[in-house]
Amino acid sequence: MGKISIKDIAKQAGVSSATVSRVINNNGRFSEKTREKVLALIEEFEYSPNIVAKSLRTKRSQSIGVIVPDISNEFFSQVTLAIENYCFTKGYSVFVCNTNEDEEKEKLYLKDLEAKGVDGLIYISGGTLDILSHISKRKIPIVCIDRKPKSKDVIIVESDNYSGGFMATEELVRVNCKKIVILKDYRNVTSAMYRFKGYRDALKKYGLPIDPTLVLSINISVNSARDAILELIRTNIAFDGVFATTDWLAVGALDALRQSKIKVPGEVKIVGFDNISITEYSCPKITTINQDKEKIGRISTKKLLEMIDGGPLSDSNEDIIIPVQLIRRETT
Amino acid sequence: MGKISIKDIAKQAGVSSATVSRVINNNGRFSEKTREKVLALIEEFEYSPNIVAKSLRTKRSQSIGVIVPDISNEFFSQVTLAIENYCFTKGYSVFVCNTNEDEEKEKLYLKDLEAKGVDGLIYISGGTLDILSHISKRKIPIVCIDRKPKSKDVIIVESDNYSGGFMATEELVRVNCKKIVILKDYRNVTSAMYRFKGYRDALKKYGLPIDPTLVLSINISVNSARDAILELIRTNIAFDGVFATTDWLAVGALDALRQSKIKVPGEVKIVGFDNISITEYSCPKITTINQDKEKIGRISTKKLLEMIDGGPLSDSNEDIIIPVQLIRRETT
DNA sequence: CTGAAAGCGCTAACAC
DNA sequence: GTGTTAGCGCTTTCAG
Repeated sequence: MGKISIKDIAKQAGVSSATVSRVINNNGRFSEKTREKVLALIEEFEYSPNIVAKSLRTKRSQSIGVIVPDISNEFFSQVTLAIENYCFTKGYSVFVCNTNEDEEKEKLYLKDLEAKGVDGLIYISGGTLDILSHISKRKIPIVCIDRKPKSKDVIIVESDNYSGGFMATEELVRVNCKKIVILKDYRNVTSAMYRFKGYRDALKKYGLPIDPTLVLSINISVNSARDAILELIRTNIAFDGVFATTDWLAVGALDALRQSKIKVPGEVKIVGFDNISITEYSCPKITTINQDKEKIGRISTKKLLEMIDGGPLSDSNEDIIIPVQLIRRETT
Repeated sequence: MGKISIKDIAKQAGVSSATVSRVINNNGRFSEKTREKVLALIEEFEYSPNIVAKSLRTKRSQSIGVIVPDISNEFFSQVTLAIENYCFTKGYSVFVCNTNEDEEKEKLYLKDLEAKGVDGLIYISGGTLDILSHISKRKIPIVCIDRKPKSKDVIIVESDNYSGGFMATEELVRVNCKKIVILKDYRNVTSAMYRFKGYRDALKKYGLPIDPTLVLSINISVNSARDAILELIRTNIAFDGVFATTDWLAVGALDALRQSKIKVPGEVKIVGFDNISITEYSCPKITTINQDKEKIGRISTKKLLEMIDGGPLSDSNEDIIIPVQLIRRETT
């Protein structure tokens, strides 16, 4: 016997499959009596509707795709977790797609997800690919986290990166840093750019010069950060503070400093960004800017689901900015 | 215009949709000439087949589900990453499902994934729920990572937990520990049990007694570990080594010790388990047992896909054991 | 309140 | 080599 279908239930109940469908979806036009009978049968036979068939008919799959650079990075996994949790409460499932920052893979996924009929897409950060032009005409709702596509058909959710960058730098100034290095993504991704802008404006506010030799545009990895700081030390460029635009970069900087026997926070102070758990268990513990990952995930998903079944957009199509907080620990 | 379908392509090409289907799936029985024409049209119209329809017809969705306790835990996210990477190369997508160790949620997901027609399931670790009885008759292939269901219809992939436990304990003995605490999951999950067994056997081998007051069965969290060790200290129970059966537990232990001004590795040594990145950036850096997360994910997926389209099982239905390694760092 | 019938887009017999 | 047809399991007019 293949799996039991709506027809089997209908037959048992002595009604048509249309009626069964109606009670399942609560579409009215059935008597209380049939309802009970059908529901009982469904229970008894442990029937559950074939969603694939349903999707084909309704063009709704009850699933979304999440495109993420690397799920093994805690920031992304936390956001993804929040997305998934919210989706679950609404009966949606989520396809998780790692791109490893590979645009080719990104494109392939885009196509595949569309073919699989996802109802929406959440894009977390990552590259510079112009997504919209790769999504086919028949537009599917998209929300972007930390990435600003050209189009205006897309909702953006992001942390207040500018303020974060400002606060981080300000904290360094507060503890008397005069020569503050910034470690940032070498690509022009929006989040990095805003954090950088915050850094510059904070420096300006406190009358500190912006020294290009202290602006380190690098690969986003522990090793690159370590190497960059090591290089700075080797070439005798003086600095007394580091604003690492992600916590992993802060970890790399810390490592370089320890290796070079430079005291933190004694001689050099550090502020990170993200507030992932490593900052709490490294030593010294890293002062950082908290991103509210749970909220980012939840709000994004909420908006996406609204777009999916609320049609265009409920209210304003404004970007959504999630506040950040300075978490003061031991590196400042 | 709704999305373009196989019929449109067929019409344009002046052939039937069956033929188009054949060339798409390379099922033979078409001329080279039609092939070219069809392919060109597909290109031109950017046609891509509707996988939902295909699934309905073929009972294959080209997607699998991964059920995981908590994706924000690095061990799980690394395994999941490996799964997803392998799947991608085979054209499969993966639904990631967090259960938060909640059996109710697990059951719900099981049902939902089945309804969505996943071709297979990978279960990572977690609870004690008897999955098989919750998967409907029409059995779908399953592989379990670190969890041993009753049935024999399922493939198990797991690290060599026994050896890991043994090696960890042996390392502690090597550095002269005599009173070795073990921090373990209070639930009878298979991985914890094997690690515990390794611990006991190593103790036995070196003629050390097994002291029940040093066997701490706790919740799997940094805080519980910290509290458990703090309590030990408070009650003056002597110990000079800790085998933490996960790295996060090791972090908790380390924290408790630091808080209590007990030197690590001077007075107490620690060995963790998993080898997640925190062990490399905590201080002191944590000696641990490496689990090959990439391999665990890859092998599991490989086996699953074999089950999916190889029918029952290619070769032996044996459990698959992935070797572990001791990574010596600074806590021993 | 209920049923019949069409059809979502695709594949798989089967016939030619 | 190619077309015709039926049907996967469901929802949704439309009639009654």
